[in-house]
Amino acid sequence: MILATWNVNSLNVRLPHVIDWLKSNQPDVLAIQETKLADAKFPQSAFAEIGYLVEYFGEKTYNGVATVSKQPLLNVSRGLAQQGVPQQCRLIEGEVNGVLIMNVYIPNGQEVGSQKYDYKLSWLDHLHEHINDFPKDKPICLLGDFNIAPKDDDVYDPIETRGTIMVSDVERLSLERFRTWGLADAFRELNKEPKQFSWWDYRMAAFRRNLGYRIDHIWVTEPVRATLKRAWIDKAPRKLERPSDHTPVVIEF
DNA sequence: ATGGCTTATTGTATAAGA
Repeated sequence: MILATWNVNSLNVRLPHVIDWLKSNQPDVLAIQETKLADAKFPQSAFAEIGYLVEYFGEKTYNGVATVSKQPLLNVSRGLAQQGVPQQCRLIEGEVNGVLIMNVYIPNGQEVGSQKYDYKLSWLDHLHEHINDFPKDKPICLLGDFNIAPKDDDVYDPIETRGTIMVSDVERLSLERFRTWGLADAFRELNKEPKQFSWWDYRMAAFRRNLGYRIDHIWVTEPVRATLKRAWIDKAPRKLERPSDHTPVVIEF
């Protein structure tokens, strides 16, 4: 199976890039984040025309996730239960070929110590509780925009960015709980070299200067990890005209 | 220096992203 994740930063704007990428790469599954589209406006037919099915969970302006697949996504579930907090469209999951595909758009958090930062940590707590409900020997792929660079090797300058959003110790410790539970960072299983990024700021010519972060991930349980064949970051879409600031991360197993 | 782009909005400045 080939699985990919890509934060497209508006599916409305990026639809041609996404369709071209699917046609060229033919993944079994593509998890999309930041569609920024209400479900009523989702361009389902564009995917159907190239032989793909898609399940989505979106809202106007912000957030929104969609899972594109060749085979139907089964037992689809949308959203993450959070008491007393309005739902944001950040999770859609379902099974393909017996593999649970958990597509997440983890909150950005804006700034360490802010209300949005607290929301990010709370959302991670709920996600951890959610994944705890599953057996660890089940094939699971938790993939999406995690908005956390797990290690210093995953950021362009660990000194300059130390303690800031996506890099702070508290965020990293929260993420490490998923590893402790039984998920492996599939990209890092097969690629040890530092400074392999999935996101570059639009500003400061960050892509040209490779001032990036590796914040888009595919974390997998042992049955998937044991059969991993390849894992890579496809930087080609980031070089297109009017690109998303994120680029696809892909695994084959 | 918290900017620098990009996207979306009952827009024409503001919010948010990361």
